[in-house]
Amino acid sequence: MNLKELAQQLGLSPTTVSRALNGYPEVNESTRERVMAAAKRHHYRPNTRAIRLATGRAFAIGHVIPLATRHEIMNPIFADFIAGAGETYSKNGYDMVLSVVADEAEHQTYRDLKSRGTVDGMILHAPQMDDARIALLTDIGIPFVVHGRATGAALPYSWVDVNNRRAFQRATEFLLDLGHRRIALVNGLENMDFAIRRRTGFVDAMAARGLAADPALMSSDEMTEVSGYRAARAMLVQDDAPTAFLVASMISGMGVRRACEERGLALGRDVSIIIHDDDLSYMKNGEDVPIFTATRSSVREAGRLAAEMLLGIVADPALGPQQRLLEAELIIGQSTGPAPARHAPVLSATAKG
Amino acid sequence: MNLKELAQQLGLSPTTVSRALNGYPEVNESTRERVMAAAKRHHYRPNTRAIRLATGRAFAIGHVIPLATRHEIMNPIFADFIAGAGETYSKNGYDMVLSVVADEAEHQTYRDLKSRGTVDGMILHAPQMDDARIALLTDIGIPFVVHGRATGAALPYSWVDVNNRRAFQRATEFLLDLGHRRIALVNGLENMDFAIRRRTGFVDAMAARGLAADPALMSSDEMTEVSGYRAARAMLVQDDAPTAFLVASMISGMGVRRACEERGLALGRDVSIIIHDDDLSYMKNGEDVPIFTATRSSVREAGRLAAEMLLGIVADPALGPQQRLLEAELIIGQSTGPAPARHAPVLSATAKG
DNA sequence: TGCGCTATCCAAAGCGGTTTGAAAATGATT
DNA sequence: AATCATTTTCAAACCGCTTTGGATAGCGCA
Repeated sequence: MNLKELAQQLGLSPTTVSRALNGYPEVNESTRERVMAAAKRHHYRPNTRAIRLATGRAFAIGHVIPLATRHEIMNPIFADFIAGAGETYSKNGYDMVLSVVADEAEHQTYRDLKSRGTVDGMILHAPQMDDARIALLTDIGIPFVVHGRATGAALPYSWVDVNNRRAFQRATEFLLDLGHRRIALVNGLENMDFAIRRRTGFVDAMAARGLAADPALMSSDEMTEVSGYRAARAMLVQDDAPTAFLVASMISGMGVRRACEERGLALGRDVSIIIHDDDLSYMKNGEDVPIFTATRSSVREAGRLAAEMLLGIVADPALGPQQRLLEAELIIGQSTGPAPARHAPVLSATAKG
Repeated sequence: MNLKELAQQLGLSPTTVSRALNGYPEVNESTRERVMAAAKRHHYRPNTRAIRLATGRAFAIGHVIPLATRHEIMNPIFADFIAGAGETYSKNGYDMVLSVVADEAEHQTYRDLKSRGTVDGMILHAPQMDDARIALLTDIGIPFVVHGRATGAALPYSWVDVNNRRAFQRATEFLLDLGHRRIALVNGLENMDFAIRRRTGFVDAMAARGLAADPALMSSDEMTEVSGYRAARAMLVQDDAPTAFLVASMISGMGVRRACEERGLALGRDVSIIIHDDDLSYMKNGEDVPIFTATRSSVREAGRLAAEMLLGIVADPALGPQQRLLEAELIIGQSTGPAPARHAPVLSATAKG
């Protein structure tokens, strides 16, 4: 059943039916009701393809997922983010189109998505330092919102991000207040912008107490269980092993925990761990009592917000670049406690400074 | 730059240009080259929306993700599956459209996707026992492939699935051969079809050795870390605690491990764990040496295969229902070992039977 | 030279909607 | 009753491509 047929059934012109259905004012209310009723009765759904061609709009938002080497992105965080964004899209009658492409084809994919008119806007994932894609998308001239920020970007652009620096700064302060001095940072890949900011927060907080972050206690890798395990294990065998870990994600945190338990260290007593918790639906950080002390920020919520922001810009491109900085919550769990006694002398010595 | 403009530039009709670009034979080779060159020079990309309307095809595949209550699906497995499927789609010039919808709107979403012509086919996720969606999609008359199977489905349909029954049967036999008798099953939600099959495999393998599966050692819940932890902890405090666990996923396996370690049980010595490993990219089961002994089957590969199957059916609907059963590999890791000595008498007694 | 074939190209009709510009119907006003 | 403004409806153009049904030209062969 299409518009023309429906119009014929009703003895009306397609024009009128179209207008009645789309809520235009220039149609008699009684006619509109008749049309609406008939549409419902015949289960009429306007053809998306036709609407898209006629209006010149795609009613779709694109997400590009680079494959291969930099597979950091096809991670659980991403799944929750698009779940959040997807909610917003369906609520607004938009489709979400995902392009999974080889790394080297990413730029071309953005160009095509625009020039073929497949989408009205895009979300940019996993920005890195000096990310070239921002200039690219700006150049292409398609509305976009970045999930995260890109240190070094010259142009203004729209983004939704967590205050990663502040989150890790606060987490570090929390550990320092507990008396920890040998604090390790198990970070994500440091070409990722969020990882850079987290490190800055960590280093700054240390510096504020007159402590230098020990490079031997800073690792940077993909946020998998295994890499967390390996980083922690390597640090724990050192002479002056860390008493606390700051970890980039729940998953790598589990690897860190494994390494600690393997050495017989009890969490919250012998060693402390703070993770960043993206509040993933299938990877809850405990329920009533959090497993890990954590800096928490829902990535799903970030997805929702980014999508809303983008739809706003698509609807009115004149809005210009918008930003939204989300603060992470510091959740106290069972994985942190005072620095173990054996470090007490070091602690008091340092505390003087 | 559109077709008409390009044609004008070349002094040709749109018809000829279209044909030249699409490889039709009724165009002079030299003309075709001229057209191709001009198209490249002007970065011409045919408008997707127009192609779709003109051909009546969507060149897109839909994946519907139910939200809310049954959020089992927006899990890491799903992320890897769509990554695999997405690869296939891009390779074939198809888009992937994801619909994130509230549970109760799921059926209507399928209907709309079809009647509005947004997609040419769909992938059905997370089938349950007697899943009504199979009848629905059959009724709607759109090509679809199920990721998994639905016990009790009356009609034939296309699917790609892992042999879950066999995988868990073999895993159980492996544990039995190691002398374990008190084996626990930490399963996924048992309204999910895969969970039912896994339980069957477990129960059957036990029965084949004359052992009854103890209901107190079978749990069924979402596959999160926390639920794995809780299930295992509850079982470990029982009088006749299990010496081995069969766990539905890597993530819940990590919860089980936590519960074991909490009780001071060493993996592979005091207690054994076998998990099902979906071979997720960011959740590798170790690298050279697997952490867990596991039944492994790449869900990403399943995504690729399902997508290929679906595109095949879309291209030629006459093909009819197709099936693909993948066998899981049994990977021996460090989490399994002979049943602990204290059970030796039980073991020898049982071994006689 | 003329006819039939094939190779090559084109005009025009869709695809199923939206939207513009105008016509018809209605109501208000004088 | 005639006129004008407003509602309400419609015919037709358009979105950018594909595809059908010719038309034209070039060629081989009688």
